[in-house]
Amino acid sequence: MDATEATDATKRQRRGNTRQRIQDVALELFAEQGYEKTSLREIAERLGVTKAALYYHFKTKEDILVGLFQDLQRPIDELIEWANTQPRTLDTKREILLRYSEALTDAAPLFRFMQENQATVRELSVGETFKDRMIRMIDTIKEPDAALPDQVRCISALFTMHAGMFLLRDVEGDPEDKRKAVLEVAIDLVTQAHGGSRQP
Amino acid sequence: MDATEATDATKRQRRGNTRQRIQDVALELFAEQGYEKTSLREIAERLGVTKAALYYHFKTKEDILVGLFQDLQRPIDELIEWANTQPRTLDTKREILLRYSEALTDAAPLFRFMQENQATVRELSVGETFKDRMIRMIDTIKEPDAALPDQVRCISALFTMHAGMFLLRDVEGDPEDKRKAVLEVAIDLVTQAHGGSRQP
Amino acid sequence: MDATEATDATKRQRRGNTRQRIQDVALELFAEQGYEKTSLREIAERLGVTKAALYYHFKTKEDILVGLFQDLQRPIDELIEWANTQPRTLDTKREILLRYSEALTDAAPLFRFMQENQATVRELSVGETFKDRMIRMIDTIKEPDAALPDQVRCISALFTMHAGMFLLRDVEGDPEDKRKAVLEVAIDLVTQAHGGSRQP
Amino acid sequence: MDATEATDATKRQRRGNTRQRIQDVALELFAEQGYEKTSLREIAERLGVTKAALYYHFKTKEDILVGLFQDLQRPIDELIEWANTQPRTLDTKREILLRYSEALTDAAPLFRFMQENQATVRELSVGETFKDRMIRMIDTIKEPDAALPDQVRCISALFTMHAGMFLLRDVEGDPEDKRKAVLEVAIDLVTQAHGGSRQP
DNA sequence: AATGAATGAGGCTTCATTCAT
DNA sequence: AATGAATGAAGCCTCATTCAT
Repeated sequence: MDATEATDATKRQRRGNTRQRIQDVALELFAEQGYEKTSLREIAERLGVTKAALYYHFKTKEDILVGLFQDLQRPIDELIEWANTQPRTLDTKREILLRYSEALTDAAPLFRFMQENQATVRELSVGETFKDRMIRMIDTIKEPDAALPDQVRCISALFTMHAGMFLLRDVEGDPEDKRKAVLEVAIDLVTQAHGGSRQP
Repeated sequence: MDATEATDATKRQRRGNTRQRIQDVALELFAEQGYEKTSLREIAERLGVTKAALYYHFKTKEDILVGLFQDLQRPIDELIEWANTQPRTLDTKREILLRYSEALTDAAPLFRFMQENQATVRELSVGETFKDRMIRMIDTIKEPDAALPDQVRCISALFTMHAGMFLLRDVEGDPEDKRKAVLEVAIDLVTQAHGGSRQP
Repeated sequence: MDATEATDATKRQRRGNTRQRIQDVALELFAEQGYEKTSLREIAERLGVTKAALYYHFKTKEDILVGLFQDLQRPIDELIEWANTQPRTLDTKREILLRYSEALTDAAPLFRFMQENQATVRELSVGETFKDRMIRMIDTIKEPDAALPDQVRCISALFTMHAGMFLLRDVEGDPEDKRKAVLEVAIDLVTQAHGGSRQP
Repeated sequence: MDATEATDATKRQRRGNTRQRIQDVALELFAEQGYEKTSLREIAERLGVTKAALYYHFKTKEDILVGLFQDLQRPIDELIEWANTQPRTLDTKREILLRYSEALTDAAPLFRFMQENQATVRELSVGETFKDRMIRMIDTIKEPDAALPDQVRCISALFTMHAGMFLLRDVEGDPEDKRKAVLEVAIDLVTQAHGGSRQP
């Protein structure tokens, strides 16, 4: 009976948050091995449930991914919304990048996943959504009439931030320092792009 | 008889270059759909041969990818070698980026593939090889004692070039202009990094 | 409704014993055609299930064989254990052979399989296990200091029992008589081996 | 040119005996891994030729096995023929076993193969041939009116000889001693069978 | 006497998914 | 809220064999 109670306790802990736990494990594995290479069996095994249990919480494998997205794209949507209410000054842009950097840090595994599984994501329903969001993000930091190189700078700034955390993994140094360095470069790029469209 | 000759001509064309044709089709599909999602059946069908024929030319699916790599990394190896014989001046770095841009243009589909399938490639034998090459490339344009932000600039420069072609697909403009714009930004980043390590 | 009941009955019969049924069919086919020549498709078809169903119950093809073994080697393990608690008299040995003969009759198809697929089994994980068991069996009927010919006699006795059932298939006669004849020869061999080590 | 000559020399050595070399390698591999598990690719590779070359010398894979047999069954056919011209005395039987033991030693790998691949061989054309030969061999040492146990003794004698070499691999001792021990047991068995049919 | 290129059949295995319980 | 059992499709790969050269 003690044994039963112990089991019950464990189950109680799990009760109600299985959906969350599935997402956590899925993201972990998707980011680590890629979406295609991660099987539902693997996810289920690591959770100690059956594959069929996953289907109680999600309609398809892709649905798990969609779920992950919906949770994590809200901060970015809010950031874009906020940005669109601000004047398009350099200071605003700096603030956008700063906030974006923070949002990215929170959702790092998901962005790592997006970065490293573009080919897969492109074919998924979630792909368009993500691309849209990127374009709208770029629009908040890019001058509407910017010359090509300045457009590249803005895109590169965002891209550098996305990739930054993973690219620097082999470089020595404190993670927080790295984040700041990445942010500095991104701000630099955007600053140049901002000035560039004024002077010609 | 004409028909026969046509068939003969076709066969003659095919003979001896099937290996090459496999690689061409494979790269096309890998870049388009990703490595995992591309099946050998698909490659074979598009070529009008059997799956087994692929296995005459390549030992495994992964081997096709390795083959693609070996053909296309030589230009980069040569570039790195050349770079290491030059003085590490800003002019040299500009030349490196210029040459790299050209090499990239030639091998665009492969780099698109690497960019979009990092999660997959990471687990493949070819992953390490690629990473090594990137590190050595970065070493040719980075000052040994560069501060973190300048390191980020160099990495970002390379990365921007890799991604440039695809990121700008939605932007209007002549491809050649885009390439130049990307190169300009990359040179800019490296120039800043070069100066950065001199003045402090 | 009868039809429905019949179907239900069939399903009830199947439920819970599919694993057993797989093993039964597999053993039958393995013994008949050999392990390599028996495909999972064949097993599945004869059972009226899909190949994938086999994989729900067994991890690999080899695993089916391992399963067969585990079920059928227990009687022999028990026999060895019992033998090791007895004094090593001739009477004990006679009893060992008698019991072994019975165990063999029960597991005849499996032993036929082992006998006829040695080359295959040797490379399988189950091979070593089987060999070990044989060695331990021989140790129960062999005197520790037996001369070479007496060792041969003991090995031959066991081997004759293994092979007996199949070798005599072309000989006329009642199966029970044959079994007794085989047992008689085996006892004879072991008796000679027993005496052999006492008299010199 | 020197290099060419060296190659020529090697080829000259090989010329004309490729058929033999194929058989040698095939037997080696068949005995080691079994017939089914040995692929023509493996044989060809170990020989340094193409699979297609094998088909120049043999019509099918099975044909290689048949070829091996034809070369090696002649001694046994001769032995049987000789035995049938002798009086069926105990001395004759002893001589038969002695000669058989020698024939076996010469063709050891082939007999090991037969022993360990019975399931496979049974379905091959060569199977019947082999079984026939065994029956005729047994007829040379068995009294026509022998009781069941004496028949078992004769079969066991032959079987013990076949298996002897491999079964004793784990037993310490000189190979020649082992062969003699096996022969001694076989003669013993046949002697008992010979006497057995006289006394009742 | 042997090769290069290819085929068709089939092998084992894994996957996402379903459904009655 | 979850399981046990199963499916159909598809995956990668290997095999024996063929045939023009």
